Amino acid sequence: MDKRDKKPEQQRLAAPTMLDVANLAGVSAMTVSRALRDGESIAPDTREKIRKAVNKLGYVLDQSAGSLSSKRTGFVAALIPSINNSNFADTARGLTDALEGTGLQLLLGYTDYVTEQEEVLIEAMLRRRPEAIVVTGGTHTPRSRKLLESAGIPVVETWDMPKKPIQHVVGFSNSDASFALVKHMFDKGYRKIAFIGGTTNRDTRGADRRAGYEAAVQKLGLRHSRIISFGTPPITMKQGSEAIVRLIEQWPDVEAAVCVSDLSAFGALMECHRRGLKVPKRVAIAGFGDFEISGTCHPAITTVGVNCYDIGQKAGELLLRAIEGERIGKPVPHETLLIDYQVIPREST
Amino acid sequence: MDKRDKKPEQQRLAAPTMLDVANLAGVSAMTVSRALRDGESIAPDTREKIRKAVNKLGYVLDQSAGSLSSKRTGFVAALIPSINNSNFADTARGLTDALEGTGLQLLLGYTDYVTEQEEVLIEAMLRRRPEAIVVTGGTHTPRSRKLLESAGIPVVETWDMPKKPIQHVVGFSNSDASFALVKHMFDKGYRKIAFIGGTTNRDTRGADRRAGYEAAVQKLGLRHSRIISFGTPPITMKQGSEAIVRLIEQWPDVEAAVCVSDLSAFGALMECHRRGLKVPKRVAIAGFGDFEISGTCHPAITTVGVNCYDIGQKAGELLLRAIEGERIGKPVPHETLLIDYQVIPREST
DNA sequence: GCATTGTATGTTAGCGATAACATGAGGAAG
DNA sequence: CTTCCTCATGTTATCGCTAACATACAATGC
Repeated sequence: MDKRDKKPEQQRLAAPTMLDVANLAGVSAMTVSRALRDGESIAPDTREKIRKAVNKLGYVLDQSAGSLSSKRTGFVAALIPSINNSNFADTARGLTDALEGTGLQLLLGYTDYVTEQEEVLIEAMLRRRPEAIVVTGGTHTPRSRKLLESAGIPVVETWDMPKKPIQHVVGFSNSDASFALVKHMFDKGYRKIAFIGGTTNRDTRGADRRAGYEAAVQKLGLRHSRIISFGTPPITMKQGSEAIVRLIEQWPDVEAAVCVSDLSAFGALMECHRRGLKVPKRVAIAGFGDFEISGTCHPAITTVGVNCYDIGQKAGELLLRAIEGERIGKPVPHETLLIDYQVIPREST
Repeated sequence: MDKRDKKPEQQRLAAPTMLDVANLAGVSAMTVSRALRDGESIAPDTREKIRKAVNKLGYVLDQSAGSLSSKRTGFVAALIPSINNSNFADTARGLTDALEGTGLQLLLGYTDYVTEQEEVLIEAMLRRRPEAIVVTGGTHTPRSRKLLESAGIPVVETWDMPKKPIQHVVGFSNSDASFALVKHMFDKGYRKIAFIGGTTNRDTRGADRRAGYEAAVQKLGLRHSRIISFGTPPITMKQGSEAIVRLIEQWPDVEAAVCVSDLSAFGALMECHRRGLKVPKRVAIAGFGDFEISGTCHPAITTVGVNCYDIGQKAGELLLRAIEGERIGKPVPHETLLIDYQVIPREST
């Protein structure tokens, strides 16, 4: 109760600078700067004096000033489509873990699945001079692409296999994965297989999955495509529910539905419950992404599991190497890392 | 094919600066600076010359240098527990929308429900000098609190009703909301009501919900608390499944289970399906948060709906006013905004 | 025709940190 | 007891931009 020292007037006026700390500790600003970093040679008692001064003033380093001088901003930008998707959350976690202890911080932006929004975010991020940038997908506006190409920093595209990569890629072919899922259904004996997805190509990974379905229809000699497009991607559970109803109305003989994601698959499954349609007897249902929900629900949903965490972690490791390479003037060659996925058969098919 | 001009040597060496643009456009750097901002008086043809020079060089403004000079960093920090939770995602969306068009960008960090991680993030964010900061919850480490108090920027605590707010608050009482849910069950005739939650108080909102349950047990004169603690918060669907099994083993006479979140409620519901236990006949189940899943699944889950988007949007508006207030030297008084919630009765109770 | 205003632009001086280059005091080596 | 080296610290000069003030020139008013 008696030791709280108060500085009513000076406290609020301006944040203390390194010079204030230096004056209080009786050293130069440079010494403070050194003391605040690790591994610099500072006498123990000087370090202690500085620590005390920092605490007393409540000093927090101004990194924007530091970056200007040192040319290192200490952050990596990552753009993901949505902050409410466990797949991308896992990727973000992998990235964070890879960056742990390197002094680099991850700053997230979300694009809402809109490439124009991505462009805005890319530019906003680049203005802050990230040391590297991770984007989701391989589809960008021309300007986004140009910005990324000329940013002079490592760029990693994830979750996709772009035909013309900008630099590095850590991903997989959504089309191939979708093909594999349809093949799995085919092998189980299903022939009248439909696809449920969104109405536009806004979600480019969703569009690729549809393409994989269509390729499979062709290659496996299935009669014809049965595609229900419903809702703006990413489509919701509710839209999955409505889509399955439409599907069954339109093609009553349908035997199986492959959904663009687990969420819509779940919606479809619950709608079947509600209407007393047995899954998989009346209609089989498969999803994509191996969200927690598809393993927990009843019946559990067949899906494609992707190693999302790995995408983030490998992207992180890759960009760390790339940043280091740029720093020592030995740029690393562009890499494309393939991430594995597998069809996870469950009760719904 | 013939117009791609290339500058092999000069391009990569160093990012162009404003001075490079100025030289190319034949004006001073200050004029470029003005032209790149809006609403500054610049002759149309000068502006055009500058635009061309910017495009030619692929110039991107260096905001860290600009911030240093102008004392405005143009971003707001928001810390949320998880990037894979639709409640917080909605809040983030509300924030983003409120900031739209103000020139402020939202930078997200996630704490993983760990206050120590929050502390690390708060300091990392403050080093970048955000113009305001939004945190989730009212529980922080002492150092976090100190950092926030002395940061000299508007601070908004959300999703909670802290006893001792730092500055502004936009939230609600999780405890009261949980109480209301139990009361609703009571009114429906349930008497042997249990609570399913995580094992620690890591998720402070979860802990508050449990406190609300216990308060209700007392106040409504229910026989005694039946609490199943299982898993580290935030508990998963699967943990909800296991918890309901334990609950029924431990108190076979239980009539209803209130779960700490919709996810665990859903897990519990699916486990009941699997075991042939009728919901709500054998046991009623309620969740919290009104996630999409609880409205879609069958039977749909009774829950508490919170206006998450509003939390973000109101927090955003509040901090905009606060930032403006600080700028003109007329700090706004600290506000506490109550966000509404309501019990949403569905098929599961 | 001259003072007055306004518009477009230029000049100068930092913002707060750090890189790079001093410097000074001890200690080891000869 | 020099010489040389090392360690701890200080000094100076930026980093790239913008605030604040200065200036030039044209249009306006009397």
